[in-house]
Amino acid sequence: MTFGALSDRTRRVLACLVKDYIDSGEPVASATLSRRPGLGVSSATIRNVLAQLEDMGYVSQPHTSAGRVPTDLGYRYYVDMLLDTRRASREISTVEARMREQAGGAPLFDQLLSSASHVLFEVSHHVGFAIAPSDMHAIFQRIEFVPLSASRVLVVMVARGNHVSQKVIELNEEIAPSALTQAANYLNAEFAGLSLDEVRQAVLARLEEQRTLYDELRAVALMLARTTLEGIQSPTAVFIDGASSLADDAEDANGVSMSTLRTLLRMVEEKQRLVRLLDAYLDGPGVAVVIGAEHPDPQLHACSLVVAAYRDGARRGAVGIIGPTRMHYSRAISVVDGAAVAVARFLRDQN
Amino acid sequence: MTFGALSDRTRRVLACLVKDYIDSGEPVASATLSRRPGLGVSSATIRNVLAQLEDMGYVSQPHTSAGRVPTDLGYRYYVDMLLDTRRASREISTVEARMREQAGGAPLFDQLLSSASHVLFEVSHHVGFAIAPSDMHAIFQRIEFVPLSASRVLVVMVARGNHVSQKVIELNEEIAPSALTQAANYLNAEFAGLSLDEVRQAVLARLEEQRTLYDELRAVALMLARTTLEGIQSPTAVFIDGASSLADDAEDANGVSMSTLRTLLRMVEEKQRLVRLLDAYLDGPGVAVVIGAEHPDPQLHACSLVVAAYRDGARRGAVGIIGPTRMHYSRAISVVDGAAVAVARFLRDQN
DNA sequence: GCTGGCAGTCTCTACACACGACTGCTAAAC
DNA sequence: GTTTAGCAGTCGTGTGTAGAGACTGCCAGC
Repeated sequence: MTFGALSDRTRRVLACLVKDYIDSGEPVASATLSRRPGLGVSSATIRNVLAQLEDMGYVSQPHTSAGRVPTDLGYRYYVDMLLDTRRASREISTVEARMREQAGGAPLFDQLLSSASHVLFEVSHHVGFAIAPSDMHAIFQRIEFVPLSASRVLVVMVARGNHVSQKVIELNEEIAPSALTQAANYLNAEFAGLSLDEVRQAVLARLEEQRTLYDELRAVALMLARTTLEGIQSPTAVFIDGASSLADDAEDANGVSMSTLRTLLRMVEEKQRLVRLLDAYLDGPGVAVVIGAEHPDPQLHACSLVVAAYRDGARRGAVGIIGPTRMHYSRAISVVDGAAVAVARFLRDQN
Repeated sequence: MTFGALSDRTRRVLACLVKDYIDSGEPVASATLSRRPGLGVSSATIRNVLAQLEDMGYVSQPHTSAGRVPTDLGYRYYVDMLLDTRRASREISTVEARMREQAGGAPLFDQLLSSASHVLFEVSHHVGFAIAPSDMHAIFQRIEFVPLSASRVLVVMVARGNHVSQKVIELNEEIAPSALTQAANYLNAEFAGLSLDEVRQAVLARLEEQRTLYDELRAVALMLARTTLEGIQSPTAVFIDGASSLADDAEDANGVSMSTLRTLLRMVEEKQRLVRLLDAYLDGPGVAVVIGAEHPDPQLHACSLVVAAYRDGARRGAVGIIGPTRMHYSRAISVVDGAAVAVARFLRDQN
């Protein structure tokens, strides 16, 4: 853990080994490293360095007569080096251009995130994902009630950022279409610009008052609003693309076994698992990288996660990719960083 | 092929073999079959029968000293027998109950299909899917315009069956919010109950008239309607669930190789490929089964498809499952049949 | 402190062999 | 004519052995 203890040459050897291994997928031999320009020493010297690195836990040997492979700690060291030096180089332009191509100029919120996950997949060739911020902090813009039948109403709610959500609600009593329109007008006039959370609190407060003070129209409107807001926050919207890349990862058996593949495919299905997985990593600024055994879940010990939060006013969502621990971190980091910036820009431009 | 040529005993042997193989996954030996109750003959007799069946192409041997495995033709014979006899036994009740649990009593159209694909996955343990009918025949119910900015409008269109679709459109000229409301009122009053296709034709026709006859309000409304309907039919909505089951299929290597797995995962991503794949099979009534090499695409020769169309008025969509050729066809058929009926019922109840 | 060289270790492939699982065939029984 | 028992034949699987190849670790020398 004392990174500073490594000499300059040792660090260069490690970086070279990690790069080579990421490119080739084969254990890297001392002779291979000595042939590389940059560290002009013999293979015997490299062997001494590698033995040191192995003692410190940065590399390991699959078996006695094999080359070295980076451990998770080795990757960690390499990634931390990247995060220090590469801070400047973002791939915003590429990513943003591709997203614009995918989603058009004025995408719905869902389309925006969907295209972000798709572009992340396309450029990284790993599973890409994009997670929406919690709905409760979305800024209420407008609500519409569409009568479906005497006892059913379709609610369409629009929040800032072209964020549309729908819901069918069942009524206890019949409400005339004209009353629904009036209710919508009332709610739109009263609450536009507040966060959904604030709207809910305001609605509940007014319903309390309403008990004494009688006003048919407002009572109906507030009741409808309460029902609408009831289930709104529960599942966070998640967009994932590129599950097919997992087949590739499993094929060249990057340590990605069938059971890891299954775990990841399950996560693609039960998207809320991904949300829970990410909860811990969304606080910090910039890009976070979680490597192999750093995951709490043992099933993910063969995978790495590269994730960045994006901000939309007070709200935070995330974009990122998931792949085998042997991934092109430098590219992954700049791409994910770029995607986070691009998503934030899109949202700013919409508002 | 001349199915009738098979004697009664030969047919029973084939059916037994297919069932055994589906259950065990191992090539079935003549001795195993002779031990089974039902066909009380010795293994030598079975061997003669199997040799016949092999000549006719219904079964094959992985190698000389192995038992027999059904060929695609063997599965085909078995499935045709099932489709004849099992016509009555539907699993509507189970499937419908699970869907209700999943989707609630008044689901949005998307929720309905999503839960159908999910339930199909859960009960079959294979990839489940549900495909929406083409939007052009949906029955227009209501349209709303939500002003986002001076030059952008969010369109929310509701069709029968709780089918909501949204779109952001960019305007060339500014339109006042009150004009938008009036435009919506006009369109709702004028076109409710027509199919989207009919609405589009009517809109275009009126725009023609409009050139001579001047009416600001109607011109704006029709223009908005035209823009809204432009892109509406393009991608058919597709819901797929259970990709993780593919990992299981590939693991016990049911002939489902890594490359087949990749093909299927790609299809889960590019859902429109599934739509194209199904195009050919949606005409007939009841359940269609496509087995292994019957697929035009060689990549799917290790897979079977069980699919049933459902009707919603004049519209047709489909539900089904995809799995390895070695699947429990009898269960698959009744489940898919049940899901198709359940979806149709839901839609009928909504209208 | 670096390097060349050499012995040691481990994997991988090929090959041979024995075992086990079925079949196909034939001759006898029904 | 049909069914059956028995037996020879075939082929995949698992095990053991040998040799080649790939690296490393260590040591002696520069």
